[in-house]
Amino acid sequence: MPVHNADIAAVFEQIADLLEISGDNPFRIRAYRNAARVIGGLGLDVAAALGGGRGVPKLPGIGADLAGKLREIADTGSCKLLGELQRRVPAAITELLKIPGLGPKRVKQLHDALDVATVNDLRAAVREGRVRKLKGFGDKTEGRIRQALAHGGAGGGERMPLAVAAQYAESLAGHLAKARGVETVTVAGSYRRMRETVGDLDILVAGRDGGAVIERFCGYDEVKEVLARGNTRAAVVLKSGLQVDLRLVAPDSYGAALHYFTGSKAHNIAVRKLGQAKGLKINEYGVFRGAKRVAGDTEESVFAAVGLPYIAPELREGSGELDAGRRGKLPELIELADLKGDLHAHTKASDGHNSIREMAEAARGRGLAYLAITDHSQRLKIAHGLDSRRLGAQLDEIDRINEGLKNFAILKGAEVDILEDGSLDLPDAVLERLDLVIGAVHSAFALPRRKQTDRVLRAIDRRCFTVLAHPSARLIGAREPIDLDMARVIRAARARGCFLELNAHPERLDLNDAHCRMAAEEGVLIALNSDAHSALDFDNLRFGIGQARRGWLEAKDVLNARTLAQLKPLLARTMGG
DNA sequence: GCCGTTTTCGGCCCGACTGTTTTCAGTCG
Repeated sequence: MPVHNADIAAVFEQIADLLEISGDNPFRIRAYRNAARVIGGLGLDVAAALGGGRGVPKLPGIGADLAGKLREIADTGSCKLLGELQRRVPAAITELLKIPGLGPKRVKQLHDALDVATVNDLRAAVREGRVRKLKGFGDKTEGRIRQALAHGGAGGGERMPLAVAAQYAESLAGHLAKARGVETVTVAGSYRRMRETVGDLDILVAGRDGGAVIERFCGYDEVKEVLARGNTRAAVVLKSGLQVDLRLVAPDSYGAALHYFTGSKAHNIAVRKLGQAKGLKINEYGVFRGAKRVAGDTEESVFAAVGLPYIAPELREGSGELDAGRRGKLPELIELADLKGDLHAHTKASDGHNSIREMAEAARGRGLAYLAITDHSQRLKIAHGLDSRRLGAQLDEIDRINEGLKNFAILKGAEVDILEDGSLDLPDAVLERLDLVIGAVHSAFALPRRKQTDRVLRAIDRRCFTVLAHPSARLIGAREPIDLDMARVIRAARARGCFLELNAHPERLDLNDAHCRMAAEEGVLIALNSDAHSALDFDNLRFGIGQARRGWLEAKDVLNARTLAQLKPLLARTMGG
């Protein structure tokens, strides 16, 4: 069984949980959690990188000891420390940490005093009224646990796709903006960092009448339950199940608060450490030297206080952005307005909802100058995929429509299935008539790594191949990514002069951020495409831009940030057979 | 367990809210 970054991260997380319940040194626990985050967010496949007997690459927060454990997990899939901890503490007990209100101390107490080791044990203890008798527990705490258990065991914890959360966030922010004394409302947190999913919403309000804002927040129509309610903070659960935290600050603390609540945790800790080294204390109210407030009106002032330029929210993950900032090496991130065209869209010929002309006009309405029509190929029966004859007819139609278009070009393409053996789902004769061939995996998702990678590489090898669409084939929250050696795919793409897609559909956002960064570092251009199935879907490009920025992409890294004139020679290498 | 433009040892981010407390621990973000 190959060991991937996610497996290694899971072992480190498990160790951290068990150490925490054992009451171990909190900083040691933090080191394991930090390592899990670093490994989990890494583009490079660690186990594969160690394969050739090479040393563990130097990673932030991973010293000699953790590097040793990294190698051990890569080799064996687990590590001795985890085994020892599991003999001391029942492994299932970490499930209890997911219950809101239960942390390591209380879980340990439940275990030591009541012999509770599983969610079912806890259920029984609650039913028999034993929990409320424990020191430090009470009727309310037991009631909260009972309620959490009734709501389907451990924690709600499901993350929501960014695009879904955006609908709740934008209407709630609009609602709050109407409260008395409000100056600014910003949705901060992972939402502002444009993470592909969010666990909750953090809304920051700058204003002068806290009571009115908290009142309006807790009284919002969509609120199902108020979890906490103070003078400067409140938390609710919406009917959709989404948790929303509200924070209130005075307008002159707005910059410091916005920085603080945008996070991530790792980024904040790193910034505060920098501040500490300069004798500064940084919190959500400002930057302080002793009792004197020296910055905090704006985010820029907070960064400046610790000697950094402004760092865009999408970069604030504690993955090298502080270092890059200090050295003046921050990327000039791509923006929506940089896109000149879109290279992946469907029409009602396959599974889209609009005609070629309607799609082109919608794209032009967004300020784009070109659009590739890329309907599905014949194998995808469910999507009414096109065979050679139907595709040929579509190409003739595109020629006719193009003749009547001013300042806009429709490119001829197809989203061709990469079959299980790596061959393409349409014959060369018709593919050679296209401006670009987008290849995609839509079947045999479960192939083992070697076979899956060879399959994709074989497709990329074809001269006519242009763009690898949604390379991991994942659907966020619904389908795991295929097991692909992305480093090999990226190297092959570079060698063949073809491109990888960042599919902007909110369920895909594929490539992910780490792989975008990896591709750009290797010099492989990214095609940032909507995969629009209707004229409305071009709206999704903004989520793709968010992901691209998280992947440190600049306009120069993106294929369709080029004008049509610049694009054509890049496609020509693969065009026309 | 990590790390070093004060440090190879002694630090390690900071504050709000809740519940069970007579002054604070635990949890959360």
